[in-house]
Amino acid sequence: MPELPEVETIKNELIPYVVGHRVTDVTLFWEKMVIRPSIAEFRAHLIGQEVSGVGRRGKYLFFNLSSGEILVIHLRMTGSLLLETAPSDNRFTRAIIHLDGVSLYFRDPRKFGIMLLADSINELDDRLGPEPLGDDFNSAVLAQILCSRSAPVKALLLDQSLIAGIGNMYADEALFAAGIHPLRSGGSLSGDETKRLCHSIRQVLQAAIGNKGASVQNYFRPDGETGTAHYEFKVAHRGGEPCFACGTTIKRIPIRNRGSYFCPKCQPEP
DNA sequence: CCCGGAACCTGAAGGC
DNA sequence: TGCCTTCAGGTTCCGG
Repeated sequence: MPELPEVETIKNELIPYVVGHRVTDVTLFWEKMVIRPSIAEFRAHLIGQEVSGVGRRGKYLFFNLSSGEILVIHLRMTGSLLLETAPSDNRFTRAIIHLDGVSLYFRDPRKFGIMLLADSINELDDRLGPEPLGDDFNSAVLAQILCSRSAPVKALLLDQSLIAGIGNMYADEALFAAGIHPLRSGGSLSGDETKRLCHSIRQVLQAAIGNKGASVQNYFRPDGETGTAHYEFKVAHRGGEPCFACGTTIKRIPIRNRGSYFCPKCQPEP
Protein backbone atom coordinates (compact mmCIF):
# COMPACT_ATOMS: atom_id res chain seq x y z
CA MET A 1 0.00 0.00 0.00
CA PRO A 2 1.64 3.21 -1.07
CA GLU A 3 1.56 5.66 1.83
CA LEU A 4 3.76 8.73 2.32
CA PRO A 5 7.13 6.90 2.52
CA GLU A 6 6.34 4.79 -0.54
CA VAL A 7 5.20 7.76 -2.65
CA GLU A 8 8.24 9.76 -1.48
CA THR A 9 10.52 6.91 -2.61
CA ILE A 10 8.79 6.66 -5.99
CA LYS A 11 9.12 10.42 -6.47
CA ASN A 12 12.83 10.39 -5.62
CA GLU A 13 13.57 7.47 -7.90
CA LEU A 14 11.54 8.82 -10.85
CA ILE A 15 13.14 12.25 -10.90
CA PRO A 16 16.38 11.28 -12.71
CA TYR A 17 14.42 9.44 -15.41
CA VAL A 18 11.59 11.85 -16.21
CA VAL A 19 12.62 15.43 -15.39
CA GLY A 20 13.64 17.25 -18.56
CA HIS A 21 11.89 14.71 -20.78
CA ARG A 22 8.93 15.30 -23.05
CA VAL A 23 5.67 13.35 -23.17
CA THR A 24 5.37 11.81 -26.62
CA ASP A 25 2.20 9.74 -26.20
CA VAL A 26 -0.33 8.50 -23.64
CA THR A 27 -1.93 5.07 -23.85
CA LEU A 28 -4.98 4.31 -21.70
CA PHE A 29 -6.25 0.78 -21.13
CA TRP A 30 -8.66 1.73 -18.31
CA GLU A 31 -10.16 5.10 -19.14
CA LYS A 32 -12.08 5.47 -15.88
CA MET A 33 -8.80 6.16 -14.11
CA VAL A 34 -8.71 9.65 -15.65
CA ILE A 35 -10.87 11.83 -13.42
CA ARG A 36 -10.62 15.05 -15.45
CA PRO A 37 -10.60 16.53 -18.01
CA SER A 38 -12.09 14.34 -20.77
CA ILE A 39 -9.92 11.57 -22.21
CA ALA A 40 -9.34 13.56 -25.41
CA GLU A 41 -8.38 16.73 -23.55
CA PHE A 42 -6.23 14.80 -21.09
CA ARG A 43 -4.16 13.37 -23.92
CA ALA A 44 -4.07 16.64 -25.87
CA HIS A 45 -2.91 18.66 -22.86
CA LEU A 46 -0.28 16.10 -21.87
CA ILE A 47 1.34 15.18 -25.18
CA GLY A 48 4.18 17.52 -26.08
CA GLN A 49 4.70 18.83 -22.55
CA GLU A 50 8.08 18.62 -20.88
CA VAL A 51 8.22 17.37 -17.30
CA SER A 52 9.93 20.11 -15.30
CA GLY A 53 9.69 18.48 -11.89
CA VAL A 54 8.18 15.72 -9.75
CA GLY A 55 6.64 16.33 -6.33
CA ARG A 56 4.60 14.73 -3.58
CA ARG A 57 1.82 16.02 -1.34
CA GLY A 58 0.44 13.50 1.14
CA LYS A 59 0.01 10.29 -0.87
CA TYR A 60 -0.37 12.23 -4.13
CA LEU A 61 2.42 12.23 -6.71
CA PHE A 62 2.51 15.05 -9.24
CA PHE A 63 4.45 15.98 -12.36
CA ASN A 64 5.01 19.66 -13.13
CA LEU A 65 4.50 20.30 -16.85
CA SER A 66 6.02 23.03 -19.02
CA SER A 67 2.50 24.35 -19.70
CA GLY A 68 2.13 25.15 -16.01
CA GLU A 69 -0.43 22.40 -15.52
CA ILE A 70 0.15 19.53 -13.12
CA LEU A 71 -0.37 15.82 -13.76
CA VAL A 72 -1.65 14.40 -10.47
CA ILE A 73 -1.39 10.65 -9.80
CA HIS A 74 -2.76 8.68 -6.84
CA LEU A 75 -1.77 5.02 -6.63
CA ARG A 76 -4.43 4.19 -4.03
CA MET A 77 -3.91 0.62 -2.82
CA THR A 78 -2.29 -1.45 -5.55
CA GLY A 79 -0.87 1.02 -8.05
CA SER A 80 2.76 1.18 -9.11
CA LEU A 81 4.70 3.20 -11.67
CA LEU A 82 7.30 1.13 -13.48
CA LEU A 83 10.10 2.29 -15.76
CA GLU A 84 10.26 -0.43 -18.34
CA THR A 85 10.99 -0.98 -21.97
CA ALA A 86 9.24 -4.34 -22.22
CA PRO A 87 7.23 -5.42 -19.17
CA SER A 88 7.15 -9.16 -18.62
CA ASP A 89 3.51 -9.06 -17.54
CA ASN A 90 1.08 -6.57 -19.03
CA ARG A 91 -2.12 -7.95 -17.46
CA PHE A 92 -2.46 -5.10 -14.98
CA THR A 93 -1.05 -2.23 -17.02
CA ARG A 94 -3.78 0.44 -17.00
CA ALA A 95 -1.88 3.24 -18.73
CA ILE A 96 1.46 4.04 -20.35
CA ILE A 97 2.99 7.51 -20.35
CA HIS A 98 5.52 7.55 -23.15
CA LEU A 99 8.38 9.99 -22.74
CA ASP A 100 11.28 10.60 -25.09
CA GLY A 101 13.72 7.99 -23.90
CA VAL A 102 11.62 6.08 -21.38
CA SER A 103 8.10 4.75 -20.82
CA LEU A 104 6.23 4.85 -17.54
CA TYR A 105 3.86 1.93 -16.96
CA PHE A 106 0.97 2.52 -14.54
CA ARG A 107 0.26 -0.93 -13.14
CA ASP A 108 -2.80 -1.36 -10.92
CA PRO A 109 -4.52 -4.73 -10.37
CA ARG A 110 -7.41 -3.27 -8.39
CA LYS A 111 -8.10 -0.32 -10.71
CA PHE A 112 -8.39 2.13 -7.80
CA GLY A 113 -5.59 4.41 -8.97
CA ILE A 114 -6.39 7.75 -10.59
CA MET A 115 -4.84 10.47 -12.76
CA LEU A 116 -6.01 14.04 -13.35
CA LEU A 117 -4.78 17.38 -14.63
CA ALA A 118 -4.85 20.34 -12.24
CA ASP A 119 -4.06 24.02 -12.70
CA SER A 120 -2.01 24.25 -9.54
CA ILE A 121 -0.95 22.49 -6.37
CA ASN A 122 -3.53 24.55 -4.49
CA GLU A 123 -6.21 22.09 -5.56
CA LEU A 124 -4.50 19.44 -3.43
CA ASP A 125 -3.74 21.76 -0.54
CA ASP A 126 -7.42 22.60 -0.20
CA ARG A 127 -8.34 19.07 0.82
CA LEU A 128 -5.22 17.96 2.68
CA GLY A 129 -3.93 18.59 6.19
CA PRO A 130 -0.28 19.45 6.97
CA GLU A 131 2.68 17.31 5.92
CA PRO A 132 3.71 15.30 9.00
CA LEU A 133 7.40 15.68 8.08
CA GLY A 134 7.06 19.38 7.33
CA ASP A 135 8.36 22.24 9.46
CA ASP A 136 4.83 23.34 10.31
CA PHE A 137 3.90 20.04 11.99
CA ASN A 138 4.55 19.74 15.72
CA SER A 139 2.86 18.51 18.89
CA ALA A 140 0.90 21.73 19.29
CA VAL A 141 -0.56 21.29 15.80
CA LEU A 142 -1.32 17.65 16.52
CA ALA A 143 -2.99 18.58 19.80
CA GLN A 144 -5.18 21.07 17.97
CA ILE A 145 -6.15 18.34 15.47
CA LEU A 146 -7.02 15.73 18.13
CA CYS A 147 -8.57 17.80 20.90
CA SER A 148 -12.36 17.83 21.28
CA ARG A 149 -12.66 14.81 19.00
CA SER A 150 -14.55 11.70 20.08
CA ALA A 151 -13.51 9.51 17.12
CA PRO A 152 -10.77 6.89 17.67
CA VAL A 153 -7.28 8.39 17.32
CA LYS A 154 -6.53 5.75 14.67
CA ALA A 155 -9.42 7.01 12.53
CA LEU A 156 -8.24 10.61 12.92
CA LEU A 157 -4.68 9.72 11.83
CA LEU A 158 -6.12 8.20 8.65
CA ASP A 159 -8.15 11.33 7.79
CA GLN A 160 -6.14 13.03 5.03
CA SER A 161 -7.86 16.37 5.62
CA LEU A 162 -6.37 16.42 9.15
CA ILE A 163 -2.84 15.09 8.41
CA ALA A 164 -1.68 14.15 4.90
CA GLY A 165 0.08 10.90 4.08
CA ILE A 166 -0.47 8.49 6.96
CA GLY A 167 -2.14 5.20 5.99
CA ASN A 168 -3.17 2.06 7.81
CA MET A 169 0.31 0.55 8.27
CA TYR A 170 2.09 3.63 9.60
CA ALA A 171 -0.85 4.69 11.78
CA ASP A 172 -0.57 1.33 13.59
CA GLU A 173 3.22 1.61 13.85
CA ALA A 174 3.12 5.18 15.18
CA LEU A 175 0.47 4.33 17.79
CA PHE A 176 2.51 1.35 18.98
CA ALA A 177 5.69 3.41 19.22
CA ALA A 178 3.81 5.97 21.31
CA GLY A 179 2.15 3.29 23.48
CA ILE A 180 -1.37 4.49 22.62
CA HIS A 181 -4.35 2.19 22.02
CA PRO A 182 -5.90 2.82 18.56
CA LEU A 183 -9.42 3.10 20.02
CA ARG A 184 -8.52 5.95 22.39
CA SER A 185 -10.62 8.97 21.46
CA GLY A 186 -8.63 11.86 19.99
CA GLY A 187 -9.62 14.21 22.78
CA SER A 188 -8.55 11.80 25.54
CA LEU A 189 -4.81 12.05 24.82
CA SER A 190 -2.72 13.87 27.43
CA GLY A 191 -0.19 16.49 26.46
CA ASP A 192 2.60 14.01 27.03
CA GLU A 193 0.90 11.36 24.88
CA THR A 194 0.36 13.88 22.09
CA LYS A 195 4.06 14.77 22.17
CA ARG A 196 5.03 11.09 22.03
CA LEU A 197 2.62 10.45 19.15
CA CYS A 198 3.93 13.43 17.17
CA HIS A 199 7.49 12.21 17.59
CA SER A 200 6.50 8.62 16.71
CA ILE A 201 4.70 9.66 13.53
CA ARG A 202 7.74 11.54 12.28
CA GLN A 203 10.21 8.86 13.36
CA VAL A 204 8.23 5.98 11.79
CA LEU A 205 7.73 7.80 8.47
CA GLN A 206 11.36 8.98 8.28
CA ALA A 207 12.69 5.49 9.01
CA ALA A 208 10.41 3.99 6.34
CA ILE A 209 11.69 6.48 3.74
CA GLY A 210 15.21 5.39 4.68
CA ASN A 211 14.16 1.82 3.91
CA LYS A 212 12.61 2.81 0.55
CA GLY A 213 9.08 1.98 1.71
CA ALA A 214 7.30 -1.18 2.84
CA SER A 215 6.49 -3.90 0.30
CA VAL A 216 3.46 -5.65 1.65
CA GLN A 217 1.12 -6.69 -1.18
CA ASN A 218 1.59 -4.55 -4.29
CA TYR A 219 4.19 -1.86 -3.72
CA PHE A 220 7.07 -1.74 -6.17
CA ARG A 221 9.64 0.95 -6.81
CA PRO A 222 9.98 2.29 -10.38
CA ASP A 223 12.79 -0.17 -11.14
CA GLY A 224 10.61 -3.11 -9.99
CA GLU A 225 12.49 -3.59 -6.73
CA THR A 226 10.76 -3.82 -3.33
CA GLY A 227 11.32 -1.74 -0.19
CA THR A 228 12.43 -3.11 3.18
CA ALA A 229 10.50 -1.01 5.71
CA HIS A 230 8.10 -3.88 6.48
CA TYR A 231 10.94 -5.89 8.00
CA GLU A 232 10.94 -3.35 10.83
CA PHE A 233 7.19 -3.42 11.51
CA LYS A 234 6.45 -4.00 15.20
CA VAL A 235 2.69 -4.57 14.93
CA ALA A 236 1.41 -3.94 11.38
CA HIS A 237 0.38 -7.21 9.74
CA ARG A 238 1.69 -9.18 12.74
CA GLY A 239 -1.62 -10.43 14.12
CA GLY A 240 -1.22 -13.56 16.28
CA GLU A 241 2.55 -13.10 16.64
CA PRO A 242 4.32 -12.12 19.88
CA CYS A 243 5.13 -8.48 20.66
CA PHE A 244 8.89 -7.88 20.38
CA ALA A 245 8.78 -5.75 23.54
CA CYS A 246 6.72 -7.90 25.92
CA GLY A 247 5.79 -11.17 24.20
CA THR A 248 2.05 -10.53 24.35
CA THR A 249 0.14 -11.74 21.28
CA ILE A 250 -0.48 -8.91 18.78
CA LYS A 251 -4.21 -8.35 18.35
CA ARG A 252 -6.18 -7.33 15.29
CA ILE A 253 -9.47 -5.44 15.48
CA PRO A 254 -11.49 -3.60 12.82
CA ILE A 255 -11.62 0.20 13.07
CA ARG A 256 -13.54 1.94 10.26
CA ASN A 257 -13.40 -1.36 8.39
CA ARG A 258 -9.59 -1.33 8.52
CA GLY A 259 -7.53 -4.03 10.15
CA SER A 260 -5.85 -2.44 13.16
CA TYR A 261 -2.92 -4.19 14.81
CA PHE A 262 -1.72 -3.39 18.33
CA CYS A 263 -0.16 -4.90 21.46
CA PRO A 264 -2.81 -5.17 24.22
CA LYS A 265 -0.15 -4.74 26.92
CA CYS A 266 2.06 -1.99 25.46
CA GLN A 267 -1.04 -0.07 24.31
CA PRO A 268 -3.49 -0.28 27.23
CA GLU A 269 -7.27 -0.21 26.73
CA PRO A 270 -8.95 3.18 26.76
C1' DC B 1 -19.61 19.94 11.76
C1' DC B 2 -18.83 15.16 13.33
C1' DC B 3 -19.01 10.27 12.93
C1' DG B 4 -19.54 5.66 10.84
C1' DG B 5 -20.46 2.69 7.07
C1' DA B 6 -20.88 1.51 2.02
C1' DA B 7 -19.06 1.62 -2.56
C1' DC B 8 -15.44 1.30 -5.83
C1' DC B 9 -12.37 -3.00 -7.59
C1' DT B 10 -10.12 -7.81 -8.14
C1' DG B 11 -6.38 -11.11 -6.66
C1' DA B 12 -5.27 -14.11 -2.94
C1' DA B 13 -6.36 -17.11 0.61
C1' DG B 14 -9.22 -20.11 3.25
C1' DG B 15 -13.32 -23.26 3.89
C1' DC B 16 -15.91 -27.16 2.50
C1' DT C 1 -9.86 -30.19 -7.79
C1' DG C 2 -12.98 -26.45 -7.66
C1' DC C 3 -16.42 -23.42 -6.29
C1' DC C 4 -17.67 -20.09 -2.94
C1' DT C 5 -16.83 -16.60 0.58
C1' DT C 6 -14.00 -13.42 2.78
C1' DC C 7 -10.32 -10.20 3.15
C1' DA C 8 -7.18 -6.46 1.75
C1' DG C 9 -7.59 -0.70 2.34
C1' DG C 10 -7.32 4.85 0.11
C1' DT C 11 -10.73 7.83 -0.94
C1' DT C 12 -15.33 9.66 -1.71
C1' DC C 13 -20.02 9.78 -0.88
C1' DC C 14 -24.11 9.45 1.93
C1' DG C 15 -27.09 9.03 5.92
C1' DG C 16 -27.90 9.89 10.83
